[in-house]
Amino acid sequence: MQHQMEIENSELFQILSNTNHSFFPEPASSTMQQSFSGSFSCYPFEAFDAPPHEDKALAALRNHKEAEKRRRERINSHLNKLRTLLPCNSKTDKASLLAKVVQRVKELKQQISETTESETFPSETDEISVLSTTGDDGGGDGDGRLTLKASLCCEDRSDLIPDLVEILKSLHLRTLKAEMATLGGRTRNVLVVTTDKEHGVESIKFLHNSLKSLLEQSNSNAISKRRRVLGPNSIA
Amino acid sequence: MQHQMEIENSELFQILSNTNHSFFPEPASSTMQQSFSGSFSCYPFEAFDAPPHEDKALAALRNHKEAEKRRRERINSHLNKLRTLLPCNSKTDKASLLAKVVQRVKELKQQISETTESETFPSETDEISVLSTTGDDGGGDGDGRLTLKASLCCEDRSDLIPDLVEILKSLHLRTLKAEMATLGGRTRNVLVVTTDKEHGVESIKFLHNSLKSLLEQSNSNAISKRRRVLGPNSIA
DNA sequence: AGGCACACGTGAAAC
DNA sequence: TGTTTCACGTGTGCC
Repeated sequence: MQHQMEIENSELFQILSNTNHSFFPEPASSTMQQSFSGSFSCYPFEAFDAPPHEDKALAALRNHKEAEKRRRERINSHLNKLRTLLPCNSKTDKASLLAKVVQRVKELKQQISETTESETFPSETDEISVLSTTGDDGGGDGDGRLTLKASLCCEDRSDLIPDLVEILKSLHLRTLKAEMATLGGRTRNVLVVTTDKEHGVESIKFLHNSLKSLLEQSNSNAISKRRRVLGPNSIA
Repeated sequence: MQHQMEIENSELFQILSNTNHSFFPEPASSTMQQSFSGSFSCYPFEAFDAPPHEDKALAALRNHKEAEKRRRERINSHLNKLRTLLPCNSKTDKASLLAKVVQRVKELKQQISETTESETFPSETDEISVLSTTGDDGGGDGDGRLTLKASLCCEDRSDLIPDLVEILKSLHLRTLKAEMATLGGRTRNVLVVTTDKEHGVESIKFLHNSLKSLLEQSNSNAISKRRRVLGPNSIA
């Protein structure tokens, strides 16, 4: 703690020299919140010998002050840009804003991965799966909605697609992604959907049942009725 | 500016009272960067009458100091959380970090909308379109890759899908989304793909030509050869 | 009053 | 070397 005397001298020096007023012609209308305007005629150190290159030190201090102001403005401008990108007004706290940003980035990344990382290979067996891909690690935001990934693998019967669309519409499911691949006469459809605000969990069972009956209808009409096996991913 | 005298008095008061050292038993090893430890025996105002409830004011000051520290820690913790969510190490600047966050949020939102907001209605005419959906307004990040939205509308011939997949694979295009809808015996496929790091712009033409030959092959084999019109969106 | 949030200027450390 | 970034304590305005 040998530098405390330096600090003390520096602060006292600024008080004595009345920096902003006497030396630097800064705009007088600026927000000078911490400047001094009173006179110090009673101060005992009024006339003191000028240290060598004290103006250098003052200039450096002024540069430092302005650079710091620029840095603050840069950070705040980015913060304001973030305010426009998020559902939030301009009066939200800096900390709350950053919390919202963290949550939003997590949500977006999860949604991207849900709509992207589905590898679709039609298998030899008929399969239905409805998986709830809940973000389990960090967020726990839980705004009522749920993201489901439904997979349907069966004979290549493209006329089933309209029925599938009807199912989604009747369950009020919004389709984030619909992927379809055919291989050797078989097809796999992967649907990534978000549920309604309220009926999140029930949608899983309903969707699964609807897909099941769709698959049965498909097989009853299909030309080849060889394979009719439910895969291991299916939910009872 | 009638409050400047108050500020001056306040600061002088702290200098005189030597706050952190005399009154508050804070841990001596803490980072007391702006405290004073020198003696002020030469100061003319050494003995002054104690203001009423000055300890209250000092306690308030201490509360203020600690609250501000808590606020800083809250903000910095969110900032560090963001550091883990982005491709950046822990030594990136606060401002640069926020700039990256802004850019990333924009990218993610754009990617989401690209893979989501495609409305797929099969039309009566055969159509090919390959559109480059470049984020034109703010970012200009341009890391070489390009996001294309390819649309193919033709007779419902689901056996064309494998050829389509082959085309994408040969052009090194990564599929972000593949959407397919059928209506009245016709189908429309919308593919959202990202190009390779290098061959971004050429992929547009190549993809368009490949889809064109695919469509011609489809029509030459199709049962009904009624419609064979290229839509207005087609390139070259 | 009193808590909360912000901007400011400044010392210190890194490069 | 000076430039840049950070944490800190503080003044001030707004509930």
